[in-house]
Amino acid sequence: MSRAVPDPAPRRQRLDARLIVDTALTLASSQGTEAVTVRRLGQELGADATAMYRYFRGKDELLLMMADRLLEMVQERVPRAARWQDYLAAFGRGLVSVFVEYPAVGAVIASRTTRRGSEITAVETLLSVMKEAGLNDDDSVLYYRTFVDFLLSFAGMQAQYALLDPAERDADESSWEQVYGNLPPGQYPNIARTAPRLAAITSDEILRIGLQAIIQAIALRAAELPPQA
Amino acid sequence: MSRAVPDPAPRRQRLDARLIVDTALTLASSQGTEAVTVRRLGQELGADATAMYRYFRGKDELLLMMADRLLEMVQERVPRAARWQDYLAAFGRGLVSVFVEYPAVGAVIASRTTRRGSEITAVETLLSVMKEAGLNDDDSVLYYRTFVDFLLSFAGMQAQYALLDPAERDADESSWEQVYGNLPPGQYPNIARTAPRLAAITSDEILRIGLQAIIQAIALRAAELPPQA
DNA sequence: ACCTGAACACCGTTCAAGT
DNA sequence: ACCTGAACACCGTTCAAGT
Repeated sequence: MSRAVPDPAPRRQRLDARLIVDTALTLASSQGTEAVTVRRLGQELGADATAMYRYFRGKDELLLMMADRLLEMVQERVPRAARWQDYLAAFGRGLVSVFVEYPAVGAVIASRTTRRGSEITAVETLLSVMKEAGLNDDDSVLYYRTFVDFLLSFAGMQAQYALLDPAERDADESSWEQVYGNLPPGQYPNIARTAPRLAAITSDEILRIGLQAIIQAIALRAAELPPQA
Repeated sequence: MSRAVPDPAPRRQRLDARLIVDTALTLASSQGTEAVTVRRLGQELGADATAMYRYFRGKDELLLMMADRLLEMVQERVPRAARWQDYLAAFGRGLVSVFVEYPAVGAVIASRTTRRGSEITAVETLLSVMKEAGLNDDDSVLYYRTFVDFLLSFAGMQAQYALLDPAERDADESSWEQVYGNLPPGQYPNIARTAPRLAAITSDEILRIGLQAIIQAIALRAAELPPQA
């Protein structure tokens, strides 16, 4: 089993920005997470490693376009719902799923603004949802940003975790049993009492509670205000 | 003004793990954010670039020890408060501050477990706060993890943002005025209506609302349960 | 006009060689 | 026993040279 030449320039297509973004996304996807490097991308495209520099200012610009595509996917997957609460919850879960499916993008993009089409439509939609929930303009902005920043952050963290090499991830996971499961109960009574539950909790449960908290906060804030504007 | 030789091995101290972590933290601090690279660290220590490998398995282990020191700083800065709500809010703000002060650590550590002393005492303390708030054991674990995961994620994202080079950060910030301030109101009525507020909102406001939402959720959950266990 | 590939200035890590 | 530094296998990016 030779590991020498990995996929030696299979296809030869006319390059364009769209093809490059698509190819980079397959490299970034969790099945077959090879790092998205300029050299590997060139190889996968059947072109020279530096070919992408005629289509993008640099790797960062490519990354922002990949990120905007992720936001497009989220919106495709999340249908408008009758209740604004259901839409926000579905949006949050969709965002986390997509970020984890393309962890190499998700892990680095939470703090960025793509300034592109899919981001803009997402902002418009989420602002309209806040209005639907009964918030005024100032609160719409405030709670929209809180929702989206905390959700993007959480999704980015999950992506970063998915990107760890398996050995490191195992060490992290087993630490809740190995380290936290064997502390002296005298010194750490609360950890000792809850150790099995600490080891068993999943990120899905945590996301569910986090979404619930923000959605609840929006509803409570809307209830404080005069019924409509 | 020569840029050739930056600080040519100033001091010469006996190396130990503590000194290496301290030196790495000064490199990682936001005043003078030079990247924490193995070579720069060696130079700052007045030692060979590879000297740290006798004290740490690799850069990742060094990073985890730096992260545990960050958690120590957070706990030093946050005094126990009379009301559990105040403690959680102060802890959240302290965590974000420290992560942003050492962005090179904060940006990569949110998804990790340090498995070391300061993390363990933080877990114990936060679990006791959840109990104080009136939660049972299962809910204590659930809401503790929700609080800490969302807060760590948010702090990590703020750190990532602080790490961007200034040109990129400016582009990100001005995009809210340049791009979002100039969209057609017919197609994007909600963005057009709120554009000035969208451009003006700060991360402090967002953090405040996020903390409020989680603290509120804990109080509401505690109120659902039988008064004490 | 379009594309290549050598070269540059970096990374983290290993290991034979020095003291 | 302790430390060094050459070397390895990588990065992203630039630019003179080729077609």
